[in-house]
Order: sequence, then structure tokens, then C-alpha cells
Amino acid sequence: MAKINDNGTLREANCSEELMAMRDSLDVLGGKWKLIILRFLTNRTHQVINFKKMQREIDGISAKMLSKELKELENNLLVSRTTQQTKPITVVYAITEYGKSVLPVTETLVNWGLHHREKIIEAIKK
Amino acid sequence: MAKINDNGTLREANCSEELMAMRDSLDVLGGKWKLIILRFLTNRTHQVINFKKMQREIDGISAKMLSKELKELENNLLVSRTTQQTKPITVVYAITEYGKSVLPVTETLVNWGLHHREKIIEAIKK
DNA sequence: CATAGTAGTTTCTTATTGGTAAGTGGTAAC
DNA sequence: GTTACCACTTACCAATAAGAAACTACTATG
Repeated sequence: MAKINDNGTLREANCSEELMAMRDSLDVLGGKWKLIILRFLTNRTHQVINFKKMQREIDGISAKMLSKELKELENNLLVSRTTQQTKPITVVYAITEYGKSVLPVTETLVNWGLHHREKIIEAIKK
Repeated sequence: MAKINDNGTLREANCSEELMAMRDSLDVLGGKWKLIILRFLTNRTHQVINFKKMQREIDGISAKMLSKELKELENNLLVSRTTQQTKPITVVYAITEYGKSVLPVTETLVNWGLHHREKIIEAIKK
């Protein structure tokens, strides 16, 4: 009882494409910190965020990881990096317009996480 | 220019909760295969899916990984496992009702992946 | 001239992930 | 009685991810 697409092909024929698209997403956004960093920067678009500030406010991240993840996000045009010639040199990180396109992903993950926590608490009560 | 919540607290005060919720999600759904498996099973709710079928149709997954990931998904009540006393024993895997709550997550990831691929192709053309 | 702050990098080490390949135990066909 | 299929499991190994701590280089303050 396979569903049929508009063009007459079986829906299954497209499933691998869906899975491939998801793998593409996970290649770029996967790992322990990338989505956390993107969400953090999305929440702070109205603030000036530099390296130390992120390291202090994202719980548990090390300088090495932050540096590495920011580089990769920058390479994928999701985050911008701007060096400012201030007295002690500062570097401002911000989410790009393209980076904002990831918002629906972090949004669903935040919602699911909250939902899941409730489910767990409920399960413990019983 | 921090935004103010209904209760008068700064929006930032809630950000770490958001990040924690996301971490909860990533703990349960993170890794190379879990979301792929959930998406696969969501796409095949109308079919009977057993172990070998999944291994054949999810490109690149090994028996070890599939076994391990299915166990973890089962422990989190996202996937059901039903042994059938057929001639050669078969085991049917299916997504649970709770597992279906992950659909918005995989949906946004599929969409973003397709979007991203277009962006990459566009970038290469130029 | 010691301390502290910015922005990382480097080194070393451990933990986790993931892959290959072989093995187990059962049924059934040829 | 050998091959094949199902559903895994186990052992072994390599690669990657991740963390801790120290270090570089520069500026500024006391």
C-alpha cells in the first residue's frame, strides 16, 4: 500500500533522497556544539559577541572546540567573523542571514527537548 | 536592547534553558544514524520492516550500528520491536506514537539539507 | 615587572564512534 | 550435508571527537 507521488513514482523512490538530504544537514550541523553555537548566536543578535563571551556563556565548551567549530561554521557561511582593531584586539562573531535559515531546526529541537523532559518526568512520577 | 519576557525577566535568563533543552534532544537523537533510522521508519509506516530490510535499504549502515542504535531508540520508546514466531524468526521494527513526535525535527533537517544543496550548487556555478 | 584580559593554538591524552569480519543459533531449501 | 537466510553478537581495530592544560602574542593597568 505504497503511496503514489504526483508523477506516478512510488514514494519509496524518493526516500533515499530524503535520507541523503538529512545526511547533508547532519554533516554540516552535526556534532556536539554546532547547533548550540548557532542557537546561542541567534538568541543574541542584538548583542556584540566575542570569543571569550561565548566561552564563558556556553556551558562546558573549551577554547579548542569553540575555535574549531566556529571555523567550520564560518566556512559554511553560517557565522561571520569580524576582527576589530580595538586596544586589545577583539573579534566579533555573528550569525549570518544564511545561518538564520537554521532557526527552524534549532526551534524544533528545543521544543522536542522540552517535550521530552516532560515525558521523562511524567514517566518517573508513575 | 535585551528583550523582556512576559514575567519581566530578561530573555537571556532563559537562553541557557533553551540550550539545555537542545542538549537533551541531541543526547537522545544525536549521532550518525538515529535520525536517519527514525525518518526511514516514519516513511515506511505502511510496510513491515525487519532487521535485514533496514540494513539493505539504509545505505552504509552495518549490522552492529543498526543493532546498537535500534536498542537505544527502543529504550527511549521511539521505536518498537516485535518478535514474530515465524519459520525463520523475524523481528518487526516500527516507529511508535512517541517516535512520530520527532517528525518535525527530521522534516526541518530534510528541508534544510535540500536548501543547502541548492545553495552549494549555486555557489559552484558562479 | 607582575597581573589580567583578549584570541586563540598546540600538545597530550582519553573516550567515543564506527567499521570489518567472523561467529552463533536456528530454520529450511536443494 | 552444504548452502542460504534471518537476527544478531562479539572481537578487534582505526579514526574521530573531545577535554585539560599549557603556551603564544599583544595590550593595558597598577
